[in-house]
Amino acid sequence: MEFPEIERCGFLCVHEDTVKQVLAEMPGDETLYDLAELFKVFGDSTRIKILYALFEAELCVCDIAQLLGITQSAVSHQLRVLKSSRLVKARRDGKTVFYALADDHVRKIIAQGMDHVLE
Amino acid sequence: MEFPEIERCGFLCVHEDTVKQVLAEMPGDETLYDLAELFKVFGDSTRIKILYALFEAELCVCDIAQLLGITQSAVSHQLRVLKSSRLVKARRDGKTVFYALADDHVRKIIAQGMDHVLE
DNA sequence: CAAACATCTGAACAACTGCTCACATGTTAG
DNA sequence: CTAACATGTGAGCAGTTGTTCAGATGTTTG
Repeated sequence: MEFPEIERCGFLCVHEDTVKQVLAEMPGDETLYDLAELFKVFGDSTRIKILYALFEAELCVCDIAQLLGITQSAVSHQLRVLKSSRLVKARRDGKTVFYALADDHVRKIIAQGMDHVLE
Repeated sequence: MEFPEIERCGFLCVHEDTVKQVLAEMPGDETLYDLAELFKVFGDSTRIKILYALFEAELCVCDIAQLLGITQSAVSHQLRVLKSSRLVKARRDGKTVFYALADDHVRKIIAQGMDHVLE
């Protein structure tokens, strides 16, 4: 990110140095965009429920649909989103496709969020 | 959440016990909704940038706007969202309002997300 | 009080999201 | 191969979201 050229308001509230430091340590726009995209994936009740359902065990699409009381199609659409964000992984066994959490990050991120919600 | 009554697909992929356990340990719908709402707040580039800008120091609205190169109005709207989710806190000093991260949860949640993005 | 300044807010609009529906794909059993 | 089943996918639609614009609120100074 480039340092802004104009000061419309009279002063930089803290020290200009601090502000420059903030800018220096701020990740690039692309990274911040990716980060927002990641959280966006967690930002939907249906997807959160799916992830929670997979906390204990891997499940097939149909079971998730029943578990959450939503359409199989809706689940499939959301699993696609979750998979492309590498939050879940798929394993095919015959006609059935089993989904599971991709790694422990998912658990940790959700746990941190839950801490805030329950606080 | 109530246990689903009908099985459209022939079997519960793992053990029925496991599925029941998942349901038993799954937080209530309200909690899951709140959790999704929280992540939704993180799921926007502008808000993520604002939070990151506040990582090092408290800043006033005008400075944030300059720092990120966006309208003061847009910043104000987003700060409102961040504040009502208790992610930032405000402190008034004369005409100026300083914003800062509400607590360490915010840092931790973002850090966890960043881990996943950079992985 | 009036003027200047920083911030907040409501309305309106364009862009995006998640669901449903219909159908496509892929796999197994007969 | 065909039928049955589990899952995947594209189009369309209703609801939501973030921005801009104009103006309101609140604070300090003179």
